[in-house]
Amino acid sequence: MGTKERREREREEIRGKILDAARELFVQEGYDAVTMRRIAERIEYSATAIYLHFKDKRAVLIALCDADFLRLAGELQKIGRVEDPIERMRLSGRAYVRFALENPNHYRWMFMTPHPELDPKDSGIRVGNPEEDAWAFLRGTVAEAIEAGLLRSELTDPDLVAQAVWGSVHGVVSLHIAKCNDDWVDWRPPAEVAELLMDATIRGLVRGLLRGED
Amino acid sequence: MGTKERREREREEIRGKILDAARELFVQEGYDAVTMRRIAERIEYSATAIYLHFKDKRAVLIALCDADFLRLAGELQKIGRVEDPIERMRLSGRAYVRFALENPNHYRWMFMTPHPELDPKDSGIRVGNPEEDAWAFLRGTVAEAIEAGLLRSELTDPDLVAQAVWGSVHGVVSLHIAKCNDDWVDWRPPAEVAELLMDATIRGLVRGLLRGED
DNA sequence: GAATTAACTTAACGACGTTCAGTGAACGGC
DNA sequence: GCCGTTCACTGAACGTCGTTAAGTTAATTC
Repeated sequence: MGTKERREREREEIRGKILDAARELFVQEGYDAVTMRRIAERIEYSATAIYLHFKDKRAVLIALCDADFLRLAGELQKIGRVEDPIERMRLSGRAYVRFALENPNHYRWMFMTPHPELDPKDSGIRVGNPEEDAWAFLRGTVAEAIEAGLLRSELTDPDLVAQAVWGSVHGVVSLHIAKCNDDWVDWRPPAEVAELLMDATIRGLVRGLLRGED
Repeated sequence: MGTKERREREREEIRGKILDAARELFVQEGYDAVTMRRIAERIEYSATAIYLHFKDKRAVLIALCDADFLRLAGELQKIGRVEDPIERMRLSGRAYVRFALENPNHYRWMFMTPHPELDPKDSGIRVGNPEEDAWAFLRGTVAEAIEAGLLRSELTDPDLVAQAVWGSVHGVVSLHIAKCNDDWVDWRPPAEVAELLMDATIRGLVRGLLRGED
C-alpha cells in the first residue's frame, strides 16, 4: 500500500509550506524578519516542527534561494542560443542585473553574505548548484570569446576575465542594494549604470575598435 | 579647577577603550563576535556601562569604522596631487582595493550591509563623513576627466560614470570578501582581477585608443 | 489489541541587545 | 566638616533569538 508514498508527499507538502512562509517574510522584510517562530506562526505549527524538515535556519534559507535561483539559471539557458559570445555576455549581464534587482534579499543572502563553509553537503541536494550553473555559463561564454579571438591578445585566462566581468555587474547591483538609501550619493538607476559599465568593459576587452565609436 | 576637563578626558579614555576592544573583536572575528557583553568583558566593565558612552551597538560599530575609514580618505588625499585624472582614477582604485582587502570586516559593514536610515545624526559627528569624502573624490576626478575631454563624447554625466567606476572595483572586492571560501569558483587574486577590470573599463571609457593596444 | 514509529508540542537553555532601579563615590556650597 | 547633588557604574531583568530535550498523540504494523 502507498502509506509510505503518502507520508513522503505530506512531508514534501509541509516542506513547501515552510519555504513559502519563509519566502514571504524574506522577500517582504529581509533576513532578520525570517525567524523560526514567525515562520511557524504563519503555517500554524510550532517552531520546533521546522527542525523535522530542515537542519537549521540556514538550511531553510539555502533551500529557499536555491529554488529561486533556478529561475536565473533558466533564463541564462535561453540566452545560451545566441551565437555571438560578446552579445551573449551582454544579454547575460542584463538578465543578471534584472534578477538581482527583482530579488534583492535573495541576492544579498547569496552573493553579499559570507557563508561559513557552505557546502559540506549537509545542506541538501545542490548537485551542480544554480550559482555554479550561472558561473559556469559566464565562464564558458568568456572562454568561447577568447577562443574565437574576439578579445585582446593578452587576455588569455578565462577565469580572470570572467571574474572581472562578474565583478562589474555584481558591483553595480550590490552597491545599489546595500546603499541606495544613503543620500550622500545622487544615485543613478542601477540598470543604467550597469549598462554603461558593461559597455565600457566590453569595449575595453575586445580586440580593436567597436563600430560606432568616436 | 579642571575637574570637568578631567571628567571629559576620562570619558574619552574609556570611549577609546570600548572602541579598541570592539575593533579587536571585529577585525579578528567579524560582526557577530562583537557583542556588548564581550566588549564589556575585555575592558572589565559591565555591558550596560557601554550605553553610557554609545547610544547602542550600531553606534559603536559606526564610530569604529568612521575612525578607520579616515585612513582611506587620507590616502586618497595624497593621490589628489596627481594631475592626470585618468591616472588618478587608477591610483584611487588601487588604494581602494588595498583598503578593502586589508579591512574586510570594516568593508563588509560599511559597503555590503544595508543600514536602516543611517544618518539621522544621532550617530555622532559624521560631518562630511569619510565615505562621502572618498565618493566626492572619485566623482570629482571623473568630472575633471569629462571636462578635460578625455572621455568618449556621450559620457557627460559624472555621477553615472563615477558610479560605474566605483561599482567595478567594489564588485571585485566585495565578491572576494563574500565568496572567497566557495570553491566552485577557481578564484584569481582579487587585486589582479581589479587591475584587469580597471584597465578594461578605462580603455572603454576614454576617447580614442590607448597607446600600446593591439 | 499491543508495540512501534512518526509527527508534533511544550518547556527550557543559553545567548543576544537593551532597560530599569538601584549604589556608592566624588564633588560643590555652606 | 557636613549635606545634597551629580555622575559613573552595576545587577537583575525583559523580550527576543536559534536550538535541544523530553513528552504527547496519533497512525501504522504485526
